[in-house]
Amino acid sequence: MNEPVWDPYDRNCPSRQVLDRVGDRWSVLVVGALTQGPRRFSELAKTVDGVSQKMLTQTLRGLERDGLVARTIFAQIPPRVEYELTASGRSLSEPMLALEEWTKANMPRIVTAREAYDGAHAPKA
Amino acid sequence: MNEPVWDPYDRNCPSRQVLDRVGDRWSVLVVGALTQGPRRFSELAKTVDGVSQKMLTQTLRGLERDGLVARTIFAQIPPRVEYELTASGRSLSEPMLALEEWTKANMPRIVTAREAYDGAHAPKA
DNA sequence: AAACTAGGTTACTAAAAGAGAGTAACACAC
DNA sequence: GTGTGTTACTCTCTTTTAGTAACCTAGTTT
Repeated sequence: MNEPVWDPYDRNCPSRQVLDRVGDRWSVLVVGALTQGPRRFSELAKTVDGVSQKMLTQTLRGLERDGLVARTIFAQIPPRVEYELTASGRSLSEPMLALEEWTKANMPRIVTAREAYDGAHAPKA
Repeated sequence: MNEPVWDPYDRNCPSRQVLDRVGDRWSVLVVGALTQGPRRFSELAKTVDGVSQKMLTQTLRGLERDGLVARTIFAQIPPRVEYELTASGRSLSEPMLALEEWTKANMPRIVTAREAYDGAHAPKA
């Protein structure tokens, strides 16, 4: 069995596209929000502050296409659509939450570094 | 001591910007490449297939500003510039490599899911 | 003296994201 | 039975961002 070697450093490898989406600002936040359990479209829009309807739709479609999120339509009259993580999506949420946690834990260091950098690089004496 | 609560789900929280960069296509690849050790600009450009000089410069400047990458200039005549991870950068590389590993490990599932999705959503009968 | 080197910067263009109005489909109030 | 409200989009338009390619520096080789 020839097991293909996935290499995201090669721009033509399919894994590059996957890494691109996995490392996408909205994907990280949407998957993070869905770790709390199933959510409907409007709930996600509210949780992920600043996301436009267009980008939320697009992100969810992409995640659905990759089998990370399941979409359930309830035939009701104001429409009701629920999104939830699949098993794949749940396994992805681990490294994604790790990123989120790293960010929160390292904010003080980063803020300090930014101030130092900006002070040194824009003296504008 | 009032410890601020960082919330990347709030679009105005500074942690949002950091998560944006941390979850950036080029940042993930550049940091991944630098886990192998210090690299010069041209080496990174070659390793991270498809990145333009502009985006590589921009990504490295951003990482440098956040204190994740250190930039060393050697005053030579063709110039020589080396980049390497700082301690912060090395701690970030853990969740980032986890993402990369997850991607590689889950490619078969994703490829299958994509084919199923595309087959179902573009029958073009 | 023309060409090459490494690590950029600049100008221009193409692609993507954001903003905001519009749509469907029916339930309910009036 | 006309009007309003609801949800999950979709379309159009404008602004941002990314990509492409040419240019720059300045000493070194041909």
